[in-house]
Amino acid sequence: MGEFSDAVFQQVVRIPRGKVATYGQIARLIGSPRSARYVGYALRGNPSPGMAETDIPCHRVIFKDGSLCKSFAFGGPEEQREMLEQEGVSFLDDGRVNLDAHLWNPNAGDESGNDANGKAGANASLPTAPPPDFNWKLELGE
DNA sequence: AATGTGACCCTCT
DNA sequence: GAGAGGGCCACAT
Repeated sequence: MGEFSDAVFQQVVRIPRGKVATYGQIARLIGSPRSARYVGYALRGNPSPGMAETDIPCHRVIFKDGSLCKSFAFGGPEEQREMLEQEGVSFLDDGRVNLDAHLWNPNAGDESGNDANGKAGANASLPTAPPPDFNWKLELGE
């Protein structure tokens, strides 16, 4: 595996249980905002897919819209949906993931909790609905 | 070695 | 607001 794929796995494993991340998020985290497409390609060859902490929870990686990828390796989007529901991820009537409630915020160590109140002043508070757009862009300085 | 393709996202018409 | 196109990295042929 190349460094790219390795970096992808490094970030994907950090996604806490009950949270989901988008391909774009992972792409930004590894320093290639425009290579979201290849994040999926890297996950395609994931060594240990599964829900365990030691495994790579690629089922937690979804589209920016909240929909699931059509070509999921486990057995289709249905299986992926089952796994996410088991982790407590809620779905909308559209069949899409409720990103407002379960989107992972990599900047705020969610491992301790999903408060994400570490951010001062900004649009941090997410009692029920975090901002649709994150400020990671600003950090990248694009 | 070059070319094509793939679990996507952003920007410009 | 919607459609088209480019971009990016790794791997197989």
